[in-house]
Amino acid sequence: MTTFADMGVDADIVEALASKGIVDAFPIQEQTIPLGLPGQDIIGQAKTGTGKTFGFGIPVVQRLGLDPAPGVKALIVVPTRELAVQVYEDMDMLTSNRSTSVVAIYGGKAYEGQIDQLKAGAQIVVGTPGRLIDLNNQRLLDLSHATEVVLDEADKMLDLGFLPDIEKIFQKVSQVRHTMLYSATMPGPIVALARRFMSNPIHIRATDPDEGLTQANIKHLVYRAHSLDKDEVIARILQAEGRGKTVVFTRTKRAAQKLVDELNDRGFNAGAVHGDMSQEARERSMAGFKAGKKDVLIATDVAARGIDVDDVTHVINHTIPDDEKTYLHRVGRTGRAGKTGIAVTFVDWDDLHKWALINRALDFGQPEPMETYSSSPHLFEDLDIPAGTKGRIGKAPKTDTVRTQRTARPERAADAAAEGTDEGGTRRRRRRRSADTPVGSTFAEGAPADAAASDATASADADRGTDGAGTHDGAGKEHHDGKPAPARRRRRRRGGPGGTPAAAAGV
DNA sequence: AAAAAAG
Repeated sequence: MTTFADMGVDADIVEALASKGIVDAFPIQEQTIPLGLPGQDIIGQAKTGTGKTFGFGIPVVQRLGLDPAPGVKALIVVPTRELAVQVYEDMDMLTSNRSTSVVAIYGGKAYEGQIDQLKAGAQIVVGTPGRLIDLNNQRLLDLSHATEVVLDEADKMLDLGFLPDIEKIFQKVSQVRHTMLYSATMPGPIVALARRFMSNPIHIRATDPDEGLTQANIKHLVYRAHSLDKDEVIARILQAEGRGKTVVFTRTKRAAQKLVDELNDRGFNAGAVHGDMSQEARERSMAGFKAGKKDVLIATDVAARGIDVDDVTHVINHTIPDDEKTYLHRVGRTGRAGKTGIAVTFVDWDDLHKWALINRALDFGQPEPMETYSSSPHLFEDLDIPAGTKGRIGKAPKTDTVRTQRTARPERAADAAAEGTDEGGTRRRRRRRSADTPVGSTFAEGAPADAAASDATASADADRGTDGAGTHDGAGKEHHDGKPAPARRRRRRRGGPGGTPAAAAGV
């Protein structure tokens, strides 16, 4: 493996990285840093969680050199405020052994601090388009000497919603510059468009074209959610042993708010991030989630891209995303830096075509995800859902033992991972599960979407041979007998914070 | 069509 030192990265940067335990370069870094350092324009494409930030961050820092002259010389533009904070932190780390100063410029926050830092001579700016243009209009942000320009999540920055802002920003920065664009997804038309802002860019794809676009270490589970009580299933997933951090995505801000209220009502410590929240509340949620103080983060697609939180073991698509790009970015919140992850997608009746689209675009199907998990009992096995529990999950008050249990879980997960098995608890639950059919009935409607074509009846012989990257692939995993669930429930869940007593019935 | 991004 190539180290950062091998690539000619300055010693103080190498040292900053090493102090965080980062020594070896990931492929995208290995391929782009040697080009970025001498000033080659780059379109860098690599899967989620494989280190794109340092791919551009290191060349930016190193190329600014040690010039103490104040003023903005580098600009990094990102699509969300949370990503601005995160990339700012990475850049701040890379510059920790030199005097180069970094500032984050984004909306929803007081102007004062940001303006002060600009006046103090900040040299690297990381920001979102709106506030960047705002401050530029106010003549408080001079971009004309920005000779290093980066678009992170570049395809997003160049889509219709952002393009006018980006065009404006490219008019303001230095016309003699080094430009780098990075993203996990780079549709052809976007690449063509991107070239307008670059000079002779080289397009680096740090992926084997035969491999597909998704991370091999993410296991994809897809379930048809027709009349499935998704809140209940999600509550159960959250109580599964071996679960680390979990992110749940919804399609709308309202759905996110509703779900976070519901889960908090049930005694979970859930946080939300969506555009109807104050920036302060958004950042509180993110910080709490990163620190492990929250059980789960409920988010709209504002958090789909770039957000890097350690040890996210599960991503749940409460609502299927609209397109394959969003799917790929959402599930990319797990399986980062070579770790394994599980992505669970609920496909509502009206959204079956969306799954077909995503499945085709991402070239799934062989053998994952549909064929491998072709019966609902495997939902229990793969998600390790506690099966014996009666009643509505998570109803306990905040100080209850349920909570203690959840807090204790990460250590157990680590132990289990170290042993390569998920040990006793699983077996116990499994035994109860076979004795206790009622839980199965909860998921009777949760047949996977592929079975829609044939038959919702459980199939006994799903091929588990792919093994993929499951953290929960315990030794001696036996098949469930896959009986068809006894009763189909047709209850319609009435939403609203606080839920209904009916939610407890029949479980 | 939703979400995001200035206030």
